[in-house]
Amino acid sequence: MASHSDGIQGRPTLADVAARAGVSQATVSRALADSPLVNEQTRRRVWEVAERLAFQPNRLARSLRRGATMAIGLVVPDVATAFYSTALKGVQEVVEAAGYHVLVVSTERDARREREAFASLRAHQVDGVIVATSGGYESLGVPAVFIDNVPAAPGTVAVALDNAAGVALLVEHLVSVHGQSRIAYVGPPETVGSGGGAEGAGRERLEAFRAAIGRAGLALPPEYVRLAGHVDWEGTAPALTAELLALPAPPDAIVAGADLLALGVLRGLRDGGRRVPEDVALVSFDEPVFADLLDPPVTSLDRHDREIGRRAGRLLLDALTGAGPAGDTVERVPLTLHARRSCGCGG
Amino acid sequence: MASHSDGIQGRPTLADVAARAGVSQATVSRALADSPLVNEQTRRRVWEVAERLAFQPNRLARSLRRGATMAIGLVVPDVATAFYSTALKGVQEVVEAAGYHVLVVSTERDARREREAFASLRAHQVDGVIVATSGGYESLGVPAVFIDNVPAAPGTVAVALDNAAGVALLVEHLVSVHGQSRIAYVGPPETVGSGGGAEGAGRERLEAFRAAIGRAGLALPPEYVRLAGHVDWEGTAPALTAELLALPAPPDAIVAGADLLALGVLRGLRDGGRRVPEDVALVSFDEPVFADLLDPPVTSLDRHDREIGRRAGRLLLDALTGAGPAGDTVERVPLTLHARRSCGCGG
DNA sequence: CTGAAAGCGCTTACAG
DNA sequence: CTGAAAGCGCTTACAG
Repeated sequence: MASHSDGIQGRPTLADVAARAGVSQATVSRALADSPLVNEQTRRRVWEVAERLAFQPNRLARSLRRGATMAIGLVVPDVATAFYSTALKGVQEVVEAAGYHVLVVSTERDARREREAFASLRAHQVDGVIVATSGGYESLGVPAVFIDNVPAAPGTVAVALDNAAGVALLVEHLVSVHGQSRIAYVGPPETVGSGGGAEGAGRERLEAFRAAIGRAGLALPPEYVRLAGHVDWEGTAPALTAELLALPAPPDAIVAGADLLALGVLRGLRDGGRRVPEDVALVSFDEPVFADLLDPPVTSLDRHDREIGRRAGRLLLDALTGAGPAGDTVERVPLTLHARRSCGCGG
Repeated sequence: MASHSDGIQGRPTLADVAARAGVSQATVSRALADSPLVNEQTRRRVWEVAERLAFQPNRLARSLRRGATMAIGLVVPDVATAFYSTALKGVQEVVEAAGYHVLVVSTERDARREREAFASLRAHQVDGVIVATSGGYESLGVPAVFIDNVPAAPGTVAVALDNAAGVALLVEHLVSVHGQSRIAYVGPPETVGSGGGAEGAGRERLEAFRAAIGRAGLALPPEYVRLAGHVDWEGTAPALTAELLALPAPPDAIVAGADLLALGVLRGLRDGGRRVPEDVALVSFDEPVFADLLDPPVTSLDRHDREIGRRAGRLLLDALTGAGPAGDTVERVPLTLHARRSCGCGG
């Protein structure tokens, strides 16, 4: 190893490079930063030595000195959910290109773990955060961008799906293409997580559903709306579905407000002996993974997980470099419908 | 905020606590570490002040001084794959309880990104790494635990699925329960990723397949073995399946060596107009997500993603604390078969 | 253009 | 039991 042949023990430091290049640490630091303050010949010599020693600046020391860590935090309810892990990749793609690193913390939708998440990011002194909160949010005094759920607070920067338009697409498809009129809704909870009072995508989708049903001139019996809790959607949706099926006038179509709910509803319909779409049609807000391989393939809105991550990353970088708008920016990602068999389409 | 009422600007430091507690920084440092070297009264006073100021030690400074970051790296080919994101949660569960943090880096199975991953972890000076390599591995001079693929190098610490026993279960089920004799295999590549020459789960599964077919006294025409490349399994498996179907004597059953391959094979069979399991039976090594909701539900080995992460985390902690065996430890996670309709079972 | 020196916020021998 | 001081490895005014 170079470090051995050069008599350096362990990782080479700025001082090692300086000694071998015959200049001061300050000059090495400037040269490696390609500062215009340093002579071209000196710069080249320093780079040569640095490369020979495979010198890598110690990030800890640099961060301590600079007061910036070049790390950003990403808080998600559950990294093992396709949406969040894919969004993570979008975030990484954008921020790593700008030299930042991502610290992911998964809260498992637990209030305690959520607090710990923010404490941890604070301790790591991240320069900014991207938050898919399932409830709580605690300012770290650094720029924040929200995804998934958009807090009502002023000054919020966020990127979210166009929930209202998306739900409208689903309902209108059921009504105008398939002539459905008895349409129920199984959706995420109205309030977000444990934070108490926060509102987000769940509320938006529910309101959009009510509005779309209204616009179509259809009746919406209160019992046609079933909302899940904050955890285990896939597990609870079958029971909500069973409740719908047990109604004196059960629905002929169900709109699921999220992919995992759609899978649960599908299971519930199957458990209840209903054929999809013949007995009950099903459409889903988010596309389930491998939607086309399911039985039946599920009609849903196309996903934009990675794109959401990318946009959030860009908004955060803007905020970090002071390039972005000060706040109150909510980017809405437009959605398109992908018709498959579960709604009654040919597929 | 406490910091304001106490006249501190920004984050409180050890010096702030020391000044207010009327002791030296050294004493504060020791008191907060609950060192026995400090007087009980002093200790209490220091804690009181620290809590009043909401003091949190600066990890950067601590790490720089101690030479340990309390961070570990996790290198995976793709965080958005269920296996890796779930394993990540298992790792986090274990190591966060011990005060460590996890830096995740997703290589996208790209040789360049893989090198960058290790460079990045080196720069972050992680205290250890857990590697699900898709090829390369570059020692960082810190303890490493491998998952998924086990390098042949001596001294390796790893946790992996019991590939051999798992494949045997699948083949034996097809043979003894369903009387299949024309069984083909669509599997992961023999060598692992871009590293060149490394061998891993792909090789183990293939060899186990050959051995199991042999033990059953069946013939294995060379053309019954199709291996995928390193990327886009879901996309390439349909073509491999088509090749099998085009054979003069096509197989009656297919063993897929991984979940994404199984989904691709399923698509290929469907594209080829074959009914599953009537025309061609299908079994999968890993269980696909929502395997029970697929058409047909897919027979597969139960997953242990999170458990693998937990075990890897524990092995790494052992190595970090010097408690563990020096090396050459390969934990094998036993697998069980979950029969569903795709193999011909009632399901 | 270059260097000597201070300082980021901790921990830990060393001395008392 | 406690404190003064050094030092982890950088960056950056400050002075030349």
